[in-house]
Amino acid sequence: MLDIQYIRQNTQKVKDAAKNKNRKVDVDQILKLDANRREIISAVQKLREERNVISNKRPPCSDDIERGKKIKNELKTVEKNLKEVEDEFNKLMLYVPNVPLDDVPIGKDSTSNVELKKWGTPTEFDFEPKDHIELGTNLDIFDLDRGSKISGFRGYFLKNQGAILHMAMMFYTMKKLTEKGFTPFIAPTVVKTFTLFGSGHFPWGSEQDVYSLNDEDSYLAGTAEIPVTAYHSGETLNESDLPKKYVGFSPCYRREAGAYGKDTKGLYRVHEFWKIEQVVIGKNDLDEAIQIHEELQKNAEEILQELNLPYRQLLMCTGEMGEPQHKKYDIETWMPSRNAYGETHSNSIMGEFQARRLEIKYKTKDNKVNYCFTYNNTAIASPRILIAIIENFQQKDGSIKIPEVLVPFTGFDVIKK
RNA sequence: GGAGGGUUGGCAGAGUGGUAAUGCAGCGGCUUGCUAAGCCGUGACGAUUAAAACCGUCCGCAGGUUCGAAUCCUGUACCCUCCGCCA
Repeated sequence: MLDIQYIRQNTQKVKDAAKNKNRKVDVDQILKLDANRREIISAVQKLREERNVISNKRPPCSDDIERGKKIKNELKTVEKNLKEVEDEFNKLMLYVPNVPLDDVPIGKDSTSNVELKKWGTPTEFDFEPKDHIELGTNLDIFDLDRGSKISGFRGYFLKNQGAILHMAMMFYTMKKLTEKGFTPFIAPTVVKTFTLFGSGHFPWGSEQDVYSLNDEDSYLAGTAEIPVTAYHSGETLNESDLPKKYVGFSPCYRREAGAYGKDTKGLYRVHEFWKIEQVVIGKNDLDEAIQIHEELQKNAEEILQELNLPYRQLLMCTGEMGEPQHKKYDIETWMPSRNAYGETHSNSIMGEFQARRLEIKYKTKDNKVNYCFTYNNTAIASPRILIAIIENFQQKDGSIKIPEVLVPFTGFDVIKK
């Protein structure tokens, strides 16, 4: 959510932001409703003031009671009118996307993303490499056929050392970030609707991507960003306690409704996976925002470097950004079977966009109240990251070498038949 | 699943139809020659504004009754206690 005052003062910027993010927003209509809304508010306030004056005279005389009855009726009409205008206004406000920072490249699609960095080099093999499906199936570390038999399209079982490797990844990552001062969370994934509006996943027509439970107000979260960011919703924090650095583990559920026919094979795009997410709640400060964003980036890269996986860092263009984001980096990790880098991490500055929707505020040192900034970045998401591990570390004999840092957690250093 | 109790500012806690007590904490100021204390001020949001004051709203949330609602009525969310079931 943007500040209506900001929209009034930076109308063109907001219009450009929507256009560059490929969104249609009628900003002029919002401003019209806003003017209308404020006019009605004044009228309502005047009537209420008069009512208060009368009702504070005690006991009321019969003239007062008559006038009171009239005010009551007038208020009923005007307040109804106000509610209609405000409902419409609030609805439109939910569709205004956040404004990209100045260094974000403008562009419609992935061709406008900027590659900022490459680490490592794409793995070269002196034999014909296999894809993770063949490798994993041969080693019996996951089972896709029975996965879809039981769970449906995109279903899978992780099995044997595959299951252990997955858990090892998770625990290694959780431990690493906790040692960096992040507070570890295991977050709920059954969440109320307000959290999805709060994080900015709703509206925009994205409701179809989220699993809805029969219970009307419950959804399955697609990322721990949703519950963990909402953790402090409705609260006023102290500046001295900021930034709050959280690392949340959770299962993630995604309908992938818009992705039929895309990445249909293997473990790349699945309905149900596990992710460890870095979430930071900081103060309202753009300089600090850049610094925290880079820090979250460094944490993710460190993990990939310790796993020895080749990756690249992208600065995402406006058209590839989500609505709530000021600025976004993606990390793509080398996946030999795709002969390309595949997205494994996503790192965003949300500014006060989510905090406004979730009412996360803080008291500054001079006792003023301000909205927080929020951030999130993947730490690790599995099983997608397993594709990179399995394919990059495959050996000629079809076995898979386990990255050294994971061995203390797996208890084995190679997966073979 | 059933029964009962509760939700008031950062925290504690009064208030059963007529302007929401009080205490503690935090912040700001004043005062004082004795381990420190005392005194004064200070809620959030909105509208207006150059900024403010005045004003309006806020007693979990949403409606309703009333000239007037924290208080009465209806619905609903969450918390607590007990019973039942249960990994």
